[in-house]
Amino acid sequence: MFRGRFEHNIDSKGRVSLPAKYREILSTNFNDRIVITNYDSCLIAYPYEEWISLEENFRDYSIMQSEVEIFMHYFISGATECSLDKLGRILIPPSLRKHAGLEREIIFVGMITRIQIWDKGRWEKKFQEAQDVFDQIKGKELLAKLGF
Amino acid sequence: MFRGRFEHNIDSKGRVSLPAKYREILSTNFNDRIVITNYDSCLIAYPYEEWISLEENFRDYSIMQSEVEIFMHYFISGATECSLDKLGRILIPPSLRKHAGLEREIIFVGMITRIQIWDKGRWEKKFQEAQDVFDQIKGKELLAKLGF
DNA sequence: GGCATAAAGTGGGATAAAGTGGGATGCGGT
DNA sequence: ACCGCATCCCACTTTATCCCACTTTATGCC
Repeated sequence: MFRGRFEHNIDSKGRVSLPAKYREILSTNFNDRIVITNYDSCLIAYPYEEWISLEENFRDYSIMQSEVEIFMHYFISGATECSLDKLGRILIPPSLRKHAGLEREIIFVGMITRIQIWDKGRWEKKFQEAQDVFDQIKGKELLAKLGF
Repeated sequence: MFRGRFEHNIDSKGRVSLPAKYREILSTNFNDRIVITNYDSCLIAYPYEEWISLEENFRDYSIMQSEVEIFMHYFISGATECSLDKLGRILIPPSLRKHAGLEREIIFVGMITRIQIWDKGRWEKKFQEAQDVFDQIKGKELLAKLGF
């Protein structure tokens, strides 16, 4: 599954190559298709099949339920299938690029079942925060539960 | 199904091209016909067949039930079939355009089984609200139910 | 270690597709 | 007939996709 971080560059046409390790996972376990959407101050990429199963959960809800509508507005409205070109690059649509503040240097972050995509600057801040918080919760229950 | 958001422009004749991705879904899964009606401060577009099945739900209700009448006045009365021209554009009738405040820059918002159509300014406000709400409900039940 | 080879990532030109704009045509209503 | 409006058709601009070449990094072998 997805792990590790990789720093890549977006070129002038908005393309960026997906890390080879992720590509391999996508082609062996999934169907080489990914869906990307906005999340917090970064983006999340799902293997297509995983995304579809999330989407299925929404079919049965009426958008008249405002919570569901809000959720759709946030999550579904961003979701875009980004196909890989022959060299394994994806094209991230402008609206998503803008949302996550992606300019040139971006970081792919493996999150087991999905991939986060960060602007390098934002990521470094986030990582620092994570480290600070981690120092505080070291030795706490949750970590033990997770096997650490 | 419909997902992702797309920014397009209405031209001087009131035409706007439907996003290619939506068009593809319409032509493979449906019959290239859509029905648009007013909803809140935006518009909703349904594949023709989907709309018909909604309409069916009303057949058995008497308009003597005032809630049903209200609903019809609001929802059904706005509904207009908008045909695509050869280049995949639709013509949104003036009354609907006015309802949703559509001037020039509009946003198509995929909502799985239907499409919302927003004025850009209104959408940005709505999206911001959605993001704020989302930040608050992170980790809550609903999200877990929906598979996040 | 250092060289050869392969793989991964980057960049740019050519082509195709999508979106935009406007003139010409045809139809209905007055 | 005339006006308004929708439709059709064509042209242009922008964006996405494909294809090939180059640079850099990783891998294997002596």
